[in-house]
Amino acid sequence: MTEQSTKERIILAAIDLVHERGYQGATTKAIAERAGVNEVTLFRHFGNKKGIMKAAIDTFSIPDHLLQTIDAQLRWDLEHDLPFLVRQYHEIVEQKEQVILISLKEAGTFPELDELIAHIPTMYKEKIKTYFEQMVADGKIRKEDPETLATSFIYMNFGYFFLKNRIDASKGPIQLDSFIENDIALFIRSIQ
Amino acid sequence: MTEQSTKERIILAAIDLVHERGYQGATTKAIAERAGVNEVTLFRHFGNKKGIMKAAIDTFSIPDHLLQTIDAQLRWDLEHDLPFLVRQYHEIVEQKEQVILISLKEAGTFPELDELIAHIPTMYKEKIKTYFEQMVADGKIRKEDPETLATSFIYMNFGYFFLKNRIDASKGPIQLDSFIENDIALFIRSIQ
DNA sequence: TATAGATGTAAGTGAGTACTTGCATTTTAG
DNA sequence: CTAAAATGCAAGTACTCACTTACATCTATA
Repeated sequence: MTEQSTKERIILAAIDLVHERGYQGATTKAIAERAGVNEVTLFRHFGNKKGIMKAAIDTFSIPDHLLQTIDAQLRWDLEHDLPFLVRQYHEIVEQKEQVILISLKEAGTFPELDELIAHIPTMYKEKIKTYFEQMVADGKIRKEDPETLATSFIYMNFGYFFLKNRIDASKGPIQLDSFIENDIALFIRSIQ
Repeated sequence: MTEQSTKERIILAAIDLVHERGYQGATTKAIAERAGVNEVTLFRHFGNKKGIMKAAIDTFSIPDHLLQTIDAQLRWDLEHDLPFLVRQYHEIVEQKEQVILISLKEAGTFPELDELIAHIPTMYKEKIKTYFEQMVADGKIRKEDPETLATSFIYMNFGYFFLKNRIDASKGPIQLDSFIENDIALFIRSIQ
C-alpha cells in the first residue's frame, strides 16, 4: 500500500485525463474528480492548470541513470546486445508512454515537454551509434556507416512502438518478443 | 488561380487550426477569421463545429487509385522499386500530413478519421508483403519471411516520417533523398 | 487536549465559447 | 435589370471553464 499524497494523485489524474482528452479537454473539475479531491485543492497546490502539468512533467522526466546502466550490460555480441537494447528502449518508452503521447498531442503547448521527449531518440541514437562504431571497428559486423545503422535501428523501433496497436491485432507482451524474433533478428542477420 | 469556394476555404482553415491547436483549441471565431469569412457563415454551411470536421475528413479521404497506380510501375528490381515505393508512400503521407497528425492528436474524437488513418499502413503493408512474396519466389532476394520484410520496411518508413524533424537538424526535401540513399540502400543491400 | 496545516463546501466572478436571430448588403444568374 | 441566394454585421443567449474568496471541518502532532 504505497500511500499516495494528494499532490501525486492529482498529477496522475491530470496525466491520465490529458492523455485521454487533451489539455483543453481535461477540465480542472474532471481532474479533481478523478483524483478524488476537491477542485480548490488543485489550485491550492499548483496555482493554476498549467502548474499541474509543469509538476507532472518534472515528475515524469527521463531518468538518465537508466541509460547509463545500459553500457555495463553490453557484451559486444550482436545477438545478445540488440535484443537487449530493444527491450531497454521499450521499457523506458512504455513507462513514459502516456507522457510521450501527450507531448505528441500537445506539441507546442509545453515546450519543456517537447524538449524532454525529443531528447530520448537523440540520446538513444548517439548511444547506438557509438556501439555500432565499435562493432565495425572490431570487425564484428559488416562495414556499414554506423550513423545509418543507428538511424535505421531507431526508425524501426519507433515505428514499431507507434504502429504496434494499429498494424496487428495481437496484443500484449508477446508482441515485443515477436518483434525481436522477427524484425530485429532480420536486422541482425543482415548486417553480420 | 483556382478559385476557392467559401466552403473550401473554411475547411482548409479548420484543418489548419485544428492541426495547430487541437479541436477544442480551434475556435469557430478563429476558423472564420482565418478563412476570411464571417463566423455565422460557418454555421450556415456546416450546422455546427463537428460538421466542419466531418466535411474536412470527407474531403481528405485517401484516394485508393493512388495505391493502384503503384502496381503498374513496379519493375521487380529492388534498387528501383524500393526507392519508388518509399517516395510513393511519403508523397501520400505528406499530402495528408496535417490530417494524419490531427488523427493522432484527436484520437477518439473522430472515429471515422481514426479508421481512415489506420487504413493506410495496413493497406500499404499488404501491398509490400505481396511484393516481397513475389521477389522471394523469383529468387531475387534472400529467402526471408515476406511478412517480416514488410513490417520492418513499414516500421522504418513510419519511424522516419515521424522522427525526421526531431532527430536531425537538416530539413527540406534533401532529407528524403538521404533517407533513401542511406537507410533504404542499407536495407536493399542487406536482403539481396 | 490544543493548535496548525491541510482539505472540504458553497457561492460567485469574469471571460470565452458555440450557436442563434434579425436585418442589411453583396453577389450571382435568368 | 431583377429576384434569389449567399454573405456580412450586430447583438444576444445559455453554458462552461479557470480561478477566487470566506468559512467550516478534519487530521496530525506536540
